[in-house]
Amino acid sequence: MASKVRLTAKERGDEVLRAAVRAFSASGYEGTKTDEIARLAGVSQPYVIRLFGTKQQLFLAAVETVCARIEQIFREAAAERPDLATLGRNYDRLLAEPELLLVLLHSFSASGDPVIGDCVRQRFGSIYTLVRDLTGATPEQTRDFLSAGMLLTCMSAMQVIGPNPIPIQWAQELIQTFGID
Amino acid sequence: MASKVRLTAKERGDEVLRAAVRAFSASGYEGTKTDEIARLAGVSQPYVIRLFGTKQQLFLAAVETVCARIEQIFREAAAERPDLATLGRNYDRLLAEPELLLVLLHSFSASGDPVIGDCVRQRFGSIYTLVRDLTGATPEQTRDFLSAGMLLTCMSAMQVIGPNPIPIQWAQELIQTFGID
DNA sequence: CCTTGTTGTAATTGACTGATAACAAGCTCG
DNA sequence: CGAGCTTGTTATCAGTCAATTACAACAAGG
Repeated sequence: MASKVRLTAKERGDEVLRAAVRAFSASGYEGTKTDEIARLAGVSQPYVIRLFGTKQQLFLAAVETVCARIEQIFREAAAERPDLATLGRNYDRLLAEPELLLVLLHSFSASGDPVIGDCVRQRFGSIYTLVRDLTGATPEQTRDFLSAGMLLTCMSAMQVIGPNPIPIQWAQELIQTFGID
Repeated sequence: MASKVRLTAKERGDEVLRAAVRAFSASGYEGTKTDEIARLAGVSQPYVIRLFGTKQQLFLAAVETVCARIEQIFREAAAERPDLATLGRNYDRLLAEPELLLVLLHSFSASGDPVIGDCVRQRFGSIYTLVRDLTGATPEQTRDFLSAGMLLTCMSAMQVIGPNPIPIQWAQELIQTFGID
């Protein structure tokens, strides 16, 4: 059994973090129980807490890794060709990892908490600046790019896009405007 | 004292609903306690539950009224002039009632719950269809309009726009692209 | 081998929270 | 007035959940 294997705190921490991203993407900050994260990671609930201190710090770590991954995808796309059209064509890579956009959305929702809000403003600003600088786009163009991303993010949360989308008329009409998805 | 006044269940229900919209807009579905809603409405917590059955039904009612209000604002704008530019100029009326966009965002986050998800998909589709039909815009144009709205919604949640915005470089750059706000 | 640090769990706790039940206070109409 | 319906509260419960404590298993180095 894998649960019998002893790992270093760093390795186990990474596994717990991955489980946390999955759990938070499904249920949000308040809605996710540390118990559920522990179950997904195959460890006990108190150990999750000891590895990260508090549930809040674990959420912050999840937001950090998710935003870092989003930036990584944009960087790779820009390496292919540094313009917004190319980055846009790579939106399907974000949709292929639905946890990314979902954790992002839940982080917006949790921004009422001052500590989380500070982190989220920082990270989202970092994504905005990265996109603008990678492509040399104007603020207006970057805004339109991110706007489309936010609509896709909300549609992901509504489960009308992504894996196993719930079919509904208006969503299918919208999806078609994005081209083949 | 106002709390001594007896109202009909309908009137008191409306007051509780208004309190619920405020509370849910600040803390989201899971994060808001029925106790807090009761405090805001000036009634006891059990009475809140009895008026709406469950916290979930109260949240659904809040989503319904918020979406109805958003549609009302769009209808009034379209009466002025039925095109997307005019509706866009009325986005500041949405930002003037930050609860609207915030409850909407929290409703996306809570869409993991099947019952809430059904309601949210229905209501958001209704808004999409309304905007498209009021203006005669194409799906592409309507998508771009709603995309901008979703970015504004996320920025509202991050508290970088709306009343008492937290000043931060990237947000101010983005806000300027929207014109005077 | 045994001591020390690290990985991990079981047991528990104390605070919280949505919901229920029982009861009280008004209003209305015959 | 007083019976019955509506409005509203107090008291309380049963369940949940993040966090703490104490302890166990194991590895590494002297």
